[in-house]
Parts: sequence; structure tokens; C-alpha cells
Amino acid sequence: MSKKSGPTTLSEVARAAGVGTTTVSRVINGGFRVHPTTLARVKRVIEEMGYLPNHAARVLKGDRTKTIGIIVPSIADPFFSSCAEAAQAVARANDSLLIVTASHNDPHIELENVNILLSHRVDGLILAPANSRSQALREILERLSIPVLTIDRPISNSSIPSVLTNNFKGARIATQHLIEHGYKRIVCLTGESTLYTIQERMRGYRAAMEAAGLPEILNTSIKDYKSAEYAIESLLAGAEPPDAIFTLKNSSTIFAFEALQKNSVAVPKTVALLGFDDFELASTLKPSITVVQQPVEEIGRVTAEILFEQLLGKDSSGATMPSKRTRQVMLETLLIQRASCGCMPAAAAS
Amino acid sequence: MSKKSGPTTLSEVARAAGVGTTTVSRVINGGFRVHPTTLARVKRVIEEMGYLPNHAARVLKGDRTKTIGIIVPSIADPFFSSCAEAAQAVARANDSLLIVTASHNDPHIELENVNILLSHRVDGLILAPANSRSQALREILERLSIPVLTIDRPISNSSIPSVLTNNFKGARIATQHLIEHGYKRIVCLTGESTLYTIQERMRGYRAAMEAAGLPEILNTSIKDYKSAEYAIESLLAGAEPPDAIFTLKNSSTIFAFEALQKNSVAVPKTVALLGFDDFELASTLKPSITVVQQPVEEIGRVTAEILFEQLLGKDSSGATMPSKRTRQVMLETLLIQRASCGCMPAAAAS
DNA sequence: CTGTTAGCGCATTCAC
DNA sequence: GTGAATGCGCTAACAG
Repeated sequence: MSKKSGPTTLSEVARAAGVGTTTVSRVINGGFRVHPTTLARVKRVIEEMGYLPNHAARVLKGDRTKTIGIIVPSIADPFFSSCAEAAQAVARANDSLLIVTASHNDPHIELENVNILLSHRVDGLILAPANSRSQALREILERLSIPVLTIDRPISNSSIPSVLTNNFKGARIATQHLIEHGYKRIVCLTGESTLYTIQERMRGYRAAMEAAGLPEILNTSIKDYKSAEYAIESLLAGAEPPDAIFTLKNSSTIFAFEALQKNSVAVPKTVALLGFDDFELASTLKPSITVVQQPVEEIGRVTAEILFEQLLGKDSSGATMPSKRTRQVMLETLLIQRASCGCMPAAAAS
Repeated sequence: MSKKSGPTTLSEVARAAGVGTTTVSRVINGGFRVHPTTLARVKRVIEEMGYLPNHAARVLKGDRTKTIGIIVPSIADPFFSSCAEAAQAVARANDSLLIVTASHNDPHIELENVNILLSHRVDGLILAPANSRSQALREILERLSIPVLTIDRPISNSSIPSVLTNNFKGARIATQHLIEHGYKRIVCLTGESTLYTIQERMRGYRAAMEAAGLPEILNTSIKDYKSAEYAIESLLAGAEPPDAIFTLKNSSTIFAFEALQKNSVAVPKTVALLGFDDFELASTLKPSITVVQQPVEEIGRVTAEILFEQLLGKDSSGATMPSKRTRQVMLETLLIQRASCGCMPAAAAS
């Protein structure tokens, strides 16, 4: 038991090693300008006492905190946790700690998290805004003196850079693919149509349908399995039942798949299915599900990389390097053709 | 642009509001013992200047950091990210921030993360040790003066409390279930047999098989789809092919399912399948997969709750409350009976 | 109710 | 090569 209480401090180490605090400081910062003998001794004492520098004290000295923050809707969401993992890898490579918090898409919690992270004096901030159109959030973020990047969703009317999936194009290509298969009545099941990403995907669907002169059939009611089942049964019982379904998010895809399965609808024979966003067992299901795949890890990685570029660019001068910094990065999707759309007819038993 | 540089400080607020620093400090800490008029004015100034307390300075004063750390193998792993999410909710409720880091099951990275979190002076630490038997880690953790809890895996020979799934019992019950179905040649596909959890599950399988006088058939070679396919094809081609497969982890379950599917093996008719650990589409697959379900969120929640109990118990006295603190929490599993084991024969087409 | 002051642990001048 | 002194932003005594 040490006399005081908590963790060992630098000056305790200094005293124990019979040197000044400066020397210890030098040792833990690389050991330059320290006599080899002294260095070894101090290192040994540090080891023995289990000394670890107090991060707070370093931060207080005014330098960078070597900490960045990311706010995502949920830690448990595979999309965002993969983004976060990729971002964390970049942070590690830049000798920084990534702090992940969850907003649950609630602007109130989101703001709370922003403030917590700012209190921790993060060097930079990444977030997936709960509401792309919130001008309140926009103002707050634009006032910040640290680099801020948006991920997955932009902030309207702002100069805040963002890294996005090209949702519009991905959805358009997917819809076109369905059209090329010859489907005429292609229903779009959105689910949660307030999100930016979903709206972009809707635009993509509309653009493709309009270009092909086909009727746009949208259903925004999908919220859970029950609503999906109801929607699909209604559509199938209608006068002009759909011959293909395009779902705009993972959960909708799965709900639709289950509803189709429950009603013994042959996929893709009677109704084809194509979903936006890939998921782990999409290729294992029978039939395997054709999807629009997002470059998940890349999103997280690229975002973090840009953030650190900005951090390094700023250097000592407070100038934010008014250079040709990218304001928007659009990452392309990939259409993964599996059986549910009608490709691979051999495997498409159901 | 303010004169200096970075964020507003408390004393700047004090000056702007024409009060002392103490008053501002009181205001941001609840506003007690402050005249209502003053309170309102200071609050307004804080708002106007966008002041946020510097967390580092507070930490330096020596109080709690209101920060806890958790080290998991991967942020992107559904099991651990759900744990983390649950733990974060508890942390939030206790006005604390949870910092999540990933060890990738590498003891080296794990130790690095421990040190980073200790540098940040977390109030408590939760971790899923990469190696349960590491005595080096045990010594380090036992030396710590903050509460430490282990999650999912214990630390051997230590008094460090842990919150675990009852892997042994879960596996035993699952195996018994298979036995009750009448299967005689039940193969156990482990995958990655060095982990504590897997070994416990193996023990459970063995215990049940031994009690039933059935032959224990273990295969620890499953690492990816290829190895699973090879293993299963070999087993099926053997003299005494299995009539049931018990997989000890998620990926093994899925690989086995795919291999079975690929070989057109009727499940459960020809070979039954039961997996340890539930996964999102287990009930959607055909046949739906019977699994041993772990109380994922509960694990994260309970762990964090115990941690905060200890934090609150310690209070001012440095005594770690030598009371009847639980040393080990064992959470029970649930056998989710679906079609792949032979239950629900009607639905078990394949 | 309010202001003054000291000091938390560290990096950093500036001397030696 | 090394050490003594200063101050980062904040809270917690102590006065008033």
C-alpha cells in the first residue's frame, strides 16, 4: 500500500529514482536527451512501480488528447459497429483512442453525446446525424473548432464534409437490374422513410422506374414482421400483384423474405426479391438473396483517414488548411447477384 | 474568434459574467448555494459562450473520472457489441461514459488497451480476457486499485469476479436434448478449442454423452467453411455416420448448416443440427436452427451493474468493502427448440 | 451567497 | 544531461 491513495505519479517515480521530474518526463516520451544509465534506471523504477502517465494531466497541458469520438445510432448495429471497428483501427494506427457512443437516433441523446465528447476534448468528431435536416445541430457543429465529419448521412445546407454511400445510384442500378429481368410490377418496401439514406434509395428506385415507364409502387408501412406480412399479403391478393420486391433496408428484406416464405410464394419465380444492404446469411438462405452491398469497412476507414489528415494538416497554426479538402466522399455500392432476383436460376429452388 | 485559441474556460466565463470562478463552478455543478439572479446570468453567459467544462481538469482534481472501460475481442462481434451496448446503457444511467476497445483476442493488444484505459484513469474495468490462463494478466489486474470484472471468460486462479454464461450446463442440456430425441452418434464440432467458453461447452457435451453411455466424437478442426465441409463429408462417408451434430459456436453452426445443405443432407431427418449461441436468422433458415441461447444483454447489464455497485460501495474510504461481494455470476442459458433438432417435425422440411 | 487561493500531474521553458 | 519552476482548468477549502 502506498501512502497516499491512487495511482503512482510522475514525481513519485522521480523521487524513487533519485532524479528530477523532467528526466522522468523525458523517459516516458521517448528517452531522448537522457543518459543511457539514467534511462535504464528510471525505466526500471517505472516498471516496478507500475507507473502510467495520467492522461488528464497531459491533456490539461493543452496538446492534443489523442482521442477522437464517434456517435452512431447503435453500437450493436452491424453496419455501424463495422464502421466503428474500421475507424478504430485507423485511430490506433494514429496512436489515438476512439470513443464510441450511441445516439439511438435521438437528437437529444445525440447532442448530449456531442457535449460529453467535447468535454473530453476529443481532437475530432465523427457522427451519423439522427436528423440530416436539423439546423440546430448544423450550427453547433459548424461552430466547433475541431474537425467534424459526418458518416452515412450528411447535414443539409452545411459545409461539414461527409462520407456517404451512393444510395441513389445503388438503388437505381438495383431497380434497373430487376427491370432487365423483365419484372414489370416492382414494389418498393421502404421502412422508416424519414432517414436520409432511405430517401435517397427511394429516389433511385423512382428514377429507374420512371425511366422505364413503369408504375412506382411504394409502401412505407413496414415496421416489423407483422406489418410486412400484412403488406405483402395485401399486395399479393390485389388485382395486380407484384412480380418483384425491392426492400430498402436489412430488416425489411428479412421481414419480406419471411412473409414470402410463410405464404409459400416461390422466389424468384412468382415474386423476385432484392434488398439494399448485405447481411451475413443472405447467401445461405434459400434462395440466396441478391443485395446492394455497401462498402461498410471502407466507410469507417476513409472517414477516419480524412479526419486524421485534417488533424495533421492543421499542425501548430490554427489555420484549418483552407486547401482543396474534399467536402463529400461518395462510395459506390456493389450489386451482389444471387438467386432471389432471378439470376442463377438453377439454384433458385423454393 | 476568441483571443487565445481553444475552447472557452471556466475563468473566462467568470470574467464575462463578472463573478468568481467558484460561482461558475457551482453553477455547472447543480447551481446550489448560488443566488437565483446570479445563477440565471451565469447560465446565460455559459450558453452564449458555448462553454463546456474540461473533463481533464476535473479528473486532475482527483475525483472519479465518470468513465469506465471495456475490452472485448471485437466491436463488430454481435455478442460483444450487444454486451457493450447493454453496459453502456448502465453507464449512462450512472452518469458515466463507457469506452470500448478491441483486443482481437491478442494478449499483447489487450494489455496495451488496459494501459490506455488506466492512463485515462477509468473508474472501473470490464474485460473478456484473451487468455483465461494468463498469469501475467492476472497479476496485473489484481494489482489494480480499481474494480475489475471479467466478462464471458474468467481468469484462472484469481479472485477477480466474473459474469459468465453457464456454458457447461447449457451444452449438457443441449446434448441431452439430442439424446432424448434418440440420436446415438452425436458429433461435436468445436472450432477454436483453446477458448474457455468452448472448453466448458466441450465438458458439457462430454458429461452428457458419458452419462448416456454414448461415444464422444469430437472434431476440433473447424476453422472455416472449407474445413467444415471436409469434416462433414468425411463423417458422412465414414463407416458410422453421425445422426446429429452439435456445434459449439456460431460460425461453426453456420458452416455446418451450409455444408449439410450443399450435400443435400436432410436436416433433421438424416442428420440433426443444434448450435450453441443464437443468431439473427436462426429462425428464418429452413429448417430453423435449434440453439442454446445466451442472455447476451443481461451479461453486459449485470456486469456493469456490479461494477457500479462496487464503485458506489467504495465511497470515500479506500476500503474495497470486503463484504459478501459475489465473486462469480453464472447466467443460465435457454434452449430454443426449433426444427433442426427434430422438434416441430411438421416444419422440418429440407 | 460569494471571492481568493492552492494544488491535482504533467510538459516545458530556462538555467545550470 | 539534468533539474527547478511555471501553468494548463478546475474544485474545494477557507475566509468574508
